[in-house]
Amino acid sequence: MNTLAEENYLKAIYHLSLDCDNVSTNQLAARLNMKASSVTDMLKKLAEKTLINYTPYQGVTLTDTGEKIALNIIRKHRLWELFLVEKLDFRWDEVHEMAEEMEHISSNELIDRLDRFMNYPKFDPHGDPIPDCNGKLDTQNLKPVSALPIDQSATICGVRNHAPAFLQYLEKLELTIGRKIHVTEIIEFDHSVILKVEDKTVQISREIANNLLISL
Amino acid sequence: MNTLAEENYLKAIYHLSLDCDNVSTNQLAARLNMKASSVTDMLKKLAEKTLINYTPYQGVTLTDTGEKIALNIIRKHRLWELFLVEKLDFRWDEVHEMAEEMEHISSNELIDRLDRFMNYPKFDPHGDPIPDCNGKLDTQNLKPVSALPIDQSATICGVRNHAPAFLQYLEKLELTIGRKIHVTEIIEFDHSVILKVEDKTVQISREIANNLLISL
DNA sequence: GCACTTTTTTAGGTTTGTCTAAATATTTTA
DNA sequence: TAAAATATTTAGACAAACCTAAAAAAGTGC
Repeated sequence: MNTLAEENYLKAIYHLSLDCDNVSTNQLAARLNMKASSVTDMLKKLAEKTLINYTPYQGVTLTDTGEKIALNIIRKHRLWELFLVEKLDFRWDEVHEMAEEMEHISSNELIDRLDRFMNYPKFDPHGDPIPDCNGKLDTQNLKPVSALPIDQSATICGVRNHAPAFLQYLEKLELTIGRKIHVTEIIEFDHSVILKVEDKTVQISREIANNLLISL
Repeated sequence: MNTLAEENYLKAIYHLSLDCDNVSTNQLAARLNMKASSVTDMLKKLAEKTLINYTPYQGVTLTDTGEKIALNIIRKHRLWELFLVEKLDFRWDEVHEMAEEMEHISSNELIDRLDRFMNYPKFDPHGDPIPDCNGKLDTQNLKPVSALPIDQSATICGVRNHAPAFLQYLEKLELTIGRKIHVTEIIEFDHSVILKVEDKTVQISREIANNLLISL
């Protein structure tokens, strides 16, 4: 159907599209650890297959077909991540690389059965929504902890960054998905946030607060 | 570590080695659906990496390292096949192609946990032994049904051929792994075998009898 | 043991997906 | 608005893993 390289490009374009309208060649090159010239080559190929809209120098967007494929890969990635955590007892900071390989297993029947096996979950271990078999996803309206005012309570629902070191740090502070937090103080000088998680008081930097997502 | 193509060659060499001492270029080409010249190229490359013993015109054998890698891929293949049948309810004739992709997921930690998740199974859905994490496998001493004399009882323990059409046919006759059979007659003319499976009488051709394995 | 057949290897070519270096387009800045 | 900086594309090369066609080695039959 599509090659591994093509699938990785579509996925990268999808993710970058969430933050801007047109994804640039350099943005893609940075995300994929490739040279811009290689990206240009592939963009031509994907445009040829009408998976993206590409005008030279103007960046790209996904076509409907391209987006569908991207969402299917993301669906597979997130379902496999959840499988690894739920069934095989991996930690949330360990599963990304494995899922990067598993998301390319082609069978859709397989992934639909995995979905059923896990009881049609809505979210992966990092709180990211899992597209259903039609590519639909539950969009939660999440805010970073850094946007909370003092004395506000909220529930941790996601992370903006999946780096293992970041996830391990959150784990250590018990700042994991589903936990309730309450903001007790915001340090004016550096915008550090002091908050309570289940009776424990912890302090996190603005950087951390920006990357930890909550719903009210 | 190793490329997908390399892994497929090592696996093919392993399987062909079970039937003969030195695997020839043409045997490999036939099994892998490739031209002999392509095989020669890859054999040089694998010899370079000391995964096989290769002398031009003399065929190949696996080195210890090569065999270890082959067994690890077979371990993954068979564990994933069992997962698909046991956990996701696929039929035994549906899982081969999916497992061909899944066997290349690199993480050994993953496969060891999958092994644990399924309670350290010894055999896959076709009765083939699953190598343990050290590459050891339980060898059952299996014979084809065609080797049974009249009036002998036995238990179905494996198949020599994994073609979906063959497996579906066996399924229809209820000639599946674990079933007890009893040979009642052997037709002299074409060596067809008439046997009883759980009170039902069925007749199978010599070809089928050759590919269905039992233990006494 | 020599001709014939079959098997294997060699030589040279193709595609995919990457690269470097150079050229060109766009954007920024002064 | 022109020069400088940055972003993007083009041109040409390379490695992996295939291919076809031709050459060479091995095996076989009389």
